[in-house]
Amino acid sequence: MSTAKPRYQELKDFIIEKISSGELQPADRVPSENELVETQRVSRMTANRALRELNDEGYVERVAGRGTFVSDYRSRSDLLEVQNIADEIARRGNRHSSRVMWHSRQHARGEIAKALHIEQGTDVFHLLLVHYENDVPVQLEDRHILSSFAPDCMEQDFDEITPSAYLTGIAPLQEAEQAVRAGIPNQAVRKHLDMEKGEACLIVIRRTWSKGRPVTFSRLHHPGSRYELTGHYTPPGSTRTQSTEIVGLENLRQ
Amino acid sequence: MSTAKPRYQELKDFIIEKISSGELQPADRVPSENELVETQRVSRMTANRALRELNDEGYVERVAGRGTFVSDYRSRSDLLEVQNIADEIARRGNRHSSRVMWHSRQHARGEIAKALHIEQGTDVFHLLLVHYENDVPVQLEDRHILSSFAPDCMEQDFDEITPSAYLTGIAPLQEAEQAVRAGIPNQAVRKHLDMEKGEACLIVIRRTWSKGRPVTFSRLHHPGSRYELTGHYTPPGSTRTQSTEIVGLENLRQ
DNA sequence: CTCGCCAAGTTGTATATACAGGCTAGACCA
DNA sequence: TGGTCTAGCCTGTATATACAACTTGGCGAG
Repeated sequence: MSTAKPRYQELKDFIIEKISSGELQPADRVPSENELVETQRVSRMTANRALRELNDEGYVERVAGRGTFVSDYRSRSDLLEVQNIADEIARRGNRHSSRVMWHSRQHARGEIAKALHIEQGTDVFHLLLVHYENDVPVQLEDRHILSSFAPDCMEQDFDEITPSAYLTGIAPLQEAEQAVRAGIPNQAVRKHLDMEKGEACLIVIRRTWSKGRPVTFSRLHHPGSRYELTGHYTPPGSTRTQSTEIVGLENLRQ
Repeated sequence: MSTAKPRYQELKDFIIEKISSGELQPADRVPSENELVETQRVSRMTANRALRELNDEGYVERVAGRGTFVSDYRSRSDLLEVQNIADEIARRGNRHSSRVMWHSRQHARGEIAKALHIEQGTDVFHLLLVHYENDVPVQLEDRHILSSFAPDCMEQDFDEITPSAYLTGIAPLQEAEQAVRAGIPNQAVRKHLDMEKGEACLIVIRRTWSKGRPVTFSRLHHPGSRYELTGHYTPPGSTRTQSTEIVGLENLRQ
C-alpha cells in the first residue's frame, strides 16, 4: 500500500536504470524530451523535469540544440573517486597494485557490529590489504563487509579488483560517512606502509550505505608524508562549477 | 550585454536575499506560491519551480498543506559548520575562546599569492590565532585574507568574533576547497597547541571563494589526539536523508 | 566548390489549467 | 463542553501550449 511514485521519478529511474545497467554508456545520447513524450506517454514538461533533475544531479549533460548525453561517471562525484584509490592513482598517471595481507570470514563483535547496525555474531568478511603507487605503499585498507550483502567475498581476487570497485559493482553506493584523524601508527601499520618511526598517519574511517543500510566499514591508513585527501565543496545556491584546479596547495610543506 | 536572468532564478535570488539579509529568519514563513503569483507577477508553476529548487538546495523546507519555511542555516551545510569552530564547540556544549597570537598587514608572496590568484605584493591580512575548547587548545588558525575583500580587518577584535564568522558576515561563502593531511608539527605549532613531542597533527588547508574569487586561505592545525573531522556525503540521485547519527565512530581508538 | 542561409530538431523557459492530497482553523452539532 | 466535519489554503504533480535560443545538416545561390 505504498504511495505511487510520481511519473517524473519513474522516468528518472527508467533512465538511471539504462545507465547503471550499461545499456547507455558515457557520452551516449539519451532519448530527447519529445521522444520520451511519445515512447513513455508523458507530457513534455514532465520529461523536461526528469531530464533537468538528472542533469542537476550529474547523471547527464544537456546541451541546448544538441540533446542530452550520459555524463562521464567520474565527473559525477569527487568523493566517489576517493573511494577507489586505484582510479585516483591511475589519474595521476601512476601504476596501482595491491596485495591482500589477510582475509577471513568472521563474526562481528563490538564496534564493528555497532557501526554496521548488526547483531553481535553476524557474519562479516574481514579484509586487510595494502595499496601501492608505483610499488610504494600509500594505503592500508582494513575493511569489514556485511556477508549478506556480498556473499561471494571469499572468492574474489582482491589483488586484481579493489574492494571498492567490487562493492560498487554489486549495488550503487548511496551514502558515505567518514571521519578523518591524524595519529601515530602502531608498529604493524608502520611496517605495512614502510613508514619511519615517528611519522604521522592520516586515518580515514568510513562507513558506506547501500540499499538503505550500512554495508561496509573501513579504516584507511595513509602515510602522512605521502598522501593528501582533497575535497571540494560548493554550498547550495552557488552556480554549478566545474572542478577547479588546485593551484599551489601541492607545493605547501610546513 | 549579459543574458537576462530567467524569471525563476530572479525569484530564487529574491528569496535568498531576504534570508541572507536577515529579513527572513529561520522557521519564518516564506510567501506561498499563490502569494508570489500575485506580488511578483509570475505563474504558479514558475513560483513552484523557484521554491522547489530552494527546497532541494536546502534553503527552505516545504510542507504540503502548511507552507514554505526558512530552514535552519545549520542544517544547510555540514561543511559550513566546520568553517566555524566556535559553533562546533558550542554545539558540543563546551565553551569556546580564542586568542590572537599575531596579526599584520603584509604583501603576499609565493604560495599565498598563488593560492589567492593575486599578484605578488598585493595587500593581504595575516592572522594567527588559537582556538580553545574549555581552555584546552584545539586549533591553530593561520589565515591570510585578501585586503580588498575585507578592508577593516585590522580593526576587528578576533578574540570576540571568529574570522570565519566575520568573513561570512561580509559576503556569503560560495565555495570551499580543502586538503587534509597528517604531519608532525614543528616546535612553534606544538607550543601553541600544547602538544606532546611526537604527537601527530591533523592539518586542514582551505581556500574559500566569495564573489567568484578566492578571498581567504587558511591552514588549520589540530592536535591529532583531540580533534576529528567528520563529513557526510550523499551522492546525487540518492534519496535526500536527514543527517544520520554517527554511532560507534567516536569510540574507535587505534 | 564554397559560402551563406534556412528548416528541423533540441533544450530552456513561461503560462494557464486541473486535480490530488495534506493541514488547520473555525463552524457546527450532540 | 467536547468532538467532528468541512471550507479554504497550501504544496505536489501532470498536461497542453507557446515562444526563444541554440545546433546541425542540407540545400541553393553565386
